[in-house]
Amino acid sequence: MGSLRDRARRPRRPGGPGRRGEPGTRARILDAAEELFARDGYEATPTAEIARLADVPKGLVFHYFPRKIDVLVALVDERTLVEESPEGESVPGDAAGALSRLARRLPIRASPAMRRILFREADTHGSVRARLGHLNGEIIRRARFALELALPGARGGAARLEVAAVTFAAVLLHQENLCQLTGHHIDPDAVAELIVHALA
Amino acid sequence: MGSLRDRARRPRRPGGPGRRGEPGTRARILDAAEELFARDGYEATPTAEIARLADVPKGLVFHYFPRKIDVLVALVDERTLVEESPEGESVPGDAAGALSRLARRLPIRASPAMRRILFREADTHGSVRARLGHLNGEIIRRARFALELALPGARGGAARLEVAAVTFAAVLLHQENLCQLTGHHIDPDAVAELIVHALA
Amino acid sequence: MGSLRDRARRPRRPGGPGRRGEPGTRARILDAAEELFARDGYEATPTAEIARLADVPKGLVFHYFPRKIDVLVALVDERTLVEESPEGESVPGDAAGALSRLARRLPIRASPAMRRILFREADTHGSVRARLGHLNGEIIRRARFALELALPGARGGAARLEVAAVTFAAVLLHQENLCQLTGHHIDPDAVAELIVHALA
Amino acid sequence: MGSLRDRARRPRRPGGPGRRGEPGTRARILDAAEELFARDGYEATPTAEIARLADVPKGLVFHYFPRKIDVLVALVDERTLVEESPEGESVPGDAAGALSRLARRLPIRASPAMRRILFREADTHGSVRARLGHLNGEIIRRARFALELALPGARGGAARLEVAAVTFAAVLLHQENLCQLTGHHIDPDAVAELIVHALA
DNA sequence: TATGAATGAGTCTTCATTCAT
DNA sequence: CATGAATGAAGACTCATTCAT
Repeated sequence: MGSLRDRARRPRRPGGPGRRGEPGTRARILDAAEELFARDGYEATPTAEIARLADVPKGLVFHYFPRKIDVLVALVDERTLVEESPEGESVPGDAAGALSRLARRLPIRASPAMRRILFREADTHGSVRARLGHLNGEIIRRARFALELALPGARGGAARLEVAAVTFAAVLLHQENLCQLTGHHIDPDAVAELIVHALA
Repeated sequence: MGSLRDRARRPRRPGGPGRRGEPGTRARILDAAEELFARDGYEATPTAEIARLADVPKGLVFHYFPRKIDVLVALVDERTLVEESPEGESVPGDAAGALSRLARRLPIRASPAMRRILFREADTHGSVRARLGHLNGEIIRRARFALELALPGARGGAARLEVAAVTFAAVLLHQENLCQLTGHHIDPDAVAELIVHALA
Repeated sequence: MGSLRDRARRPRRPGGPGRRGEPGTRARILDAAEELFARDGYEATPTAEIARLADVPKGLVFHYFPRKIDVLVALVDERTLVEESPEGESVPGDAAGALSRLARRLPIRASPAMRRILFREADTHGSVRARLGHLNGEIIRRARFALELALPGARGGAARLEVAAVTFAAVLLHQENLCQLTGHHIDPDAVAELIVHALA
Repeated sequence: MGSLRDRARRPRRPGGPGRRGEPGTRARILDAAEELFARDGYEATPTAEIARLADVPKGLVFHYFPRKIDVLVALVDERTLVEESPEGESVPGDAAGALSRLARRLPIRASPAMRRILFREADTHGSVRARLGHLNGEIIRRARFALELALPGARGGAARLEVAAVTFAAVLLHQENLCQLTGHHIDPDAVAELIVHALA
């Protein structure tokens, strides 16, 4: 671990992004927090550890984020962008393909680490929960839209179509979340095909 | 002594103060831990709080559970019983009904609190994760069995049937876990019907 | 100051008051706090310093007093006893003598250090302020009682007598408080005589 | 940057942003400190809070006052003017009136806030203590002078007159200081009358 | 077994002060 | 002069764990 005080401070390149007001300092703190929260969880990550990994003094973390929770909130606010349905992305007539594409690219712009954080801290912190709920809603909306477009007169009507959309969203989120823990894997394409069969 | 909050000690049944092996001491500790872990999370629950709610002295918790983590492990070991598939529970011919019954009674004997704990602490503690994986596997097995029994010659064969089982398990676990957070609700019966349609 | 960790812990005499549950531990903490609060003020005294002077580990302070302010409150509650007027202490006919006696022994059982604390922390902490107000009231009551007893028909009546009592109380408290700071000294006996003259 | 609470910067008068030596910057810092020290105490007031209330950047406080204590010292030095006895203010023959006037206007030019600061921080900081002592001395001097002028041949001689002056000063300072805390009120006019009676 | 005082490493947070720009 | 990011020593308080009784 090294004795105290001999932490080799990464030399800041003068004139580069390593000087005062360095635009990357705050980002480095968030980078570190993202990595650590994802690996160890929010509660189990000391702010001092964040500072160490970000290579900034302990106090600076609190300069940017007055309380520890603010780091988490900033992370969720700034690094998980739930993409609002950009319509017209689906091609009429190919429901299974549209669902597959949705599975392959969830409407969330976030690193794998941020996704872990989103799922893990959801039930302890309101703002994280809200973001996750938003994501879930967006996935459902897109799945529903894809199915409506491809299967206009699906048997069972709107109700069954809604169930199909919700089911697909559940599978996708379950895969992102618990499958990584339980070791079970799901092939979203197969699920997409199954669902389309049910509606066709 | 007065400086600490007085704790209204629940009067011990006459017959001896804290009789030898008083039945229930250990159980009361687990009761308290279950409630607190579910509400606040494992990390955020101090052992002292467990002792207080259980109405036992702090030191006694460590008599029964040398380390804090042992409380969680005991909880998972003793209070989440994944029921191994008792075969023959399904009635041939009614796949949707069998899935509905599975949804209504997951093959896990555990309080709602224990279920929360199982999901929330899964990625921090191996033994919890293993139990959750076990549960997932069992649900899949039962769903598969129900479908096999009811739809012997399902179109698409064993592969599609497996996908259906896995999908149904995902929906059930997703409902237990994230639905409570995101506020979205799923009707398992409708999903069961959807899936059966896909295979019929 | 000595390197860390070599603090010569005063050896606890086994069998004496130095064993577990030692009745003096809490008292030693209060002793230390009393000395330090009086010398440096409440805000300027770290809890760690209290622990050091009391020769107990830092954490133990918080075992007895969950928050730092509780130490101050306990000190005021337990170590400043305002003595309720024990009547019949005054001898009719000797007002000046009674006031002198009051000056010589204020109706408060507290060390000089506690008195300093009482005055210094009064305006920051409600419970201290209340105690000081109580003391002030008691002094006034006694002074009034002494004057009533000795000068039944004082000219000016009850109103002037009240003014005299309040004035005397002011002098006594001022002497306890600011005189120590400003370096001015007051002879309470002379003030007593002055007041009696005014009423005679 | 957004993570810190936005501070509504009072718009600087057009004519240059923060003009050179903008009159008032230093004064605004002292204004803010005066308000905060009086309300919360010196120790409990962070310099950052002073800067915020003064609406100046944190670093600027240290430009004008290299150390925090210098703010307090400047406040006491510049905002508490103990008025040296301007003689001849008293009218011979009316001692009680002179004392009353003294009570109504203490020989100190300072806001109520500064008076609080003077009393509260007296025993922690030498320069404050000195100023308070000076004030006390001046009050005594004036009271003595008023009494001498009005009661040339007071019974009891110079000694008793001195006691009277000191008593009156004690009452005035006690009223300024502790009476505000204990809730007891004193009517200085009545005390003045009492004292004059004692000497008449 | 039972008890709660004892222990001290660790955690979040605050804050005076510096200093490059 | 002006600015606010940077610094790190302290501070209050927490808490798992031990242990004498």
